[in-house]
Amino acid sequence: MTGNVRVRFAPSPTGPLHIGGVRTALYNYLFARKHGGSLILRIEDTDRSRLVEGAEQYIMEALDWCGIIVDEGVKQGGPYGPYRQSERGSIYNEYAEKLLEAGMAYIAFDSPEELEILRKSYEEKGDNFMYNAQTREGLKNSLSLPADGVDRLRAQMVPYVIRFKMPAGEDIEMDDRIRGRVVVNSSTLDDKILFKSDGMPTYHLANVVDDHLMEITHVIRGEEWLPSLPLHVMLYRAFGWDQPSYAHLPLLLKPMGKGKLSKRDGDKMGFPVFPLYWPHGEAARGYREDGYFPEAFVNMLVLLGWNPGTDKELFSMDELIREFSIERVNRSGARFDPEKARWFNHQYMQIKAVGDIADEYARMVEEKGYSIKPEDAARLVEMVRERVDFISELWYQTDFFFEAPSHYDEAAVRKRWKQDSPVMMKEVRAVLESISSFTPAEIEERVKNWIQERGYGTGAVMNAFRLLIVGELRGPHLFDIIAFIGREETLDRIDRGLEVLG
RNA sequence: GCUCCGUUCGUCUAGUGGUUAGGACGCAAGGUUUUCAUCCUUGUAGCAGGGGUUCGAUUCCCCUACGGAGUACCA
Repeated sequence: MTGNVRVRFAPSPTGPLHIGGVRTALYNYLFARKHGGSLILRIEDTDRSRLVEGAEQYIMEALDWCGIIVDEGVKQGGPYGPYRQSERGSIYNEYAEKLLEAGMAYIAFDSPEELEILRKSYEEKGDNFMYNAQTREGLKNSLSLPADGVDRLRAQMVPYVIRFKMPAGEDIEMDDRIRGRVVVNSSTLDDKILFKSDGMPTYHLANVVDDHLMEITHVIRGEEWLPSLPLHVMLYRAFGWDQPSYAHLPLLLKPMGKGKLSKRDGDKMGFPVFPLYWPHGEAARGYREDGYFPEAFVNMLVLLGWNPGTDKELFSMDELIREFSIERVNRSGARFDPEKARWFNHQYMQIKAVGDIADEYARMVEEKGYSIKPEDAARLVEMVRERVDFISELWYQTDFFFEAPSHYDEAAVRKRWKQDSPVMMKEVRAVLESISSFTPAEIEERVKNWIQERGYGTGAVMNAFRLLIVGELRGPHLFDIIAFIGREETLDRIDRGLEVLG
């Protein structure tokens, strides 16, 4: 890569950022870092009617949570600001004017209602209405109207838009880093609106102007933009600018059925489609609040549409930066698989530093009304982390360390509490009392020796014993449990169990 | 409808003009284990269809089917 790589993530603050958007941001970030370039966050808020309170903040917080570092943007500033399109109004005006002067754009007075009627009538004929070289002469615009007519309408403050004058019959050739060469004939395109009657530019104009002004070298965006790439290429040509390199990413599809991933799928199948919880309006759950580690979330996401060509599946952000390449991004859409997302979290549950998990675990324990020392929290986490996918599941794996059984699982009692169990438990109690050093290894040795001496079945002893300590047949190694809760508590639980179960 | 993009196990994917088409998730069966999990082993299942090109196509080309996106004074 030569020159200074500059990429941008340009979301519209119309709601919470979808995980597809997060992936786009991630690929941009990885590409920028890989090539020593910069990531710019530009807020595309030219549609004032769709603005949603809190969305911009959400976007920044989500990127932050994922570990995607923005170099220039609303929050961090930079030499190419402002980074909010709503604050760049005069800039777009100037460039629209240039196009007008050069005769590459024109003014159109047709109202949305008039166009709607036109579309309907075409549709009835089984046709498709397009505002283009074929139809523009018969419509209300500065190309068809006499000059004084245009001036009069403007003087009367009749609302108007500025449209791009798309030439006809021209093959537009484009290069995409992922899809290769794409050719589209300009006759299939229409005269897109560049400037709306409310004085705001549309995406197309603002996007091209900003990418140029901000010296964006690579545009990495979703596939939904591929159909408008010809327009953007034509705009660059109209302005006489060099165009950036383009890469259109495949879409994220729903786990089952047709279509792209939507919030509904998540609600229906019980998984989030957003990185963070969204509290406004119709609330939506998020990966962060659902207990996913950001590392796992990012790891899961990056592999939806990209892979390094090896069997390696677990990557730190640094490794991703090193190994990422836009050329290895797939061309086809990827179905999102919530099961695999869980699996990734399980993997990170095993490889993360104990301390990181223990801190959160300790908070959870305290919320349950118990106090725990940091080293004990770490000890318990080590003991049971392999059994869970999420930190939130840790409590169910350790509750019996804090609470003696309040009842004994019926099925387990039926299965494991036999005629001879009381005798065995009284004997094991005595063995425990005689142990000088109450450590897991010491307890295990003494108990197992005793089992052997008496010729008991290991299963018969251990399951009955577990029943008295845990109340159910679950949990990590029993000797680890009783060593942790201590001799006194262990003997108490045995006594209580014997009392209840007889 | 029209334009564009795409199509390897159920899912994410690797891969090559000649391979036993590889891995992961899931699922299944064994094994380890004092329970439940974890873990380990094995298994399961795929080149959308039809034409070409070729000595030979999953791989290259065309067509069809299917999927996706776009077709707004939304981005």
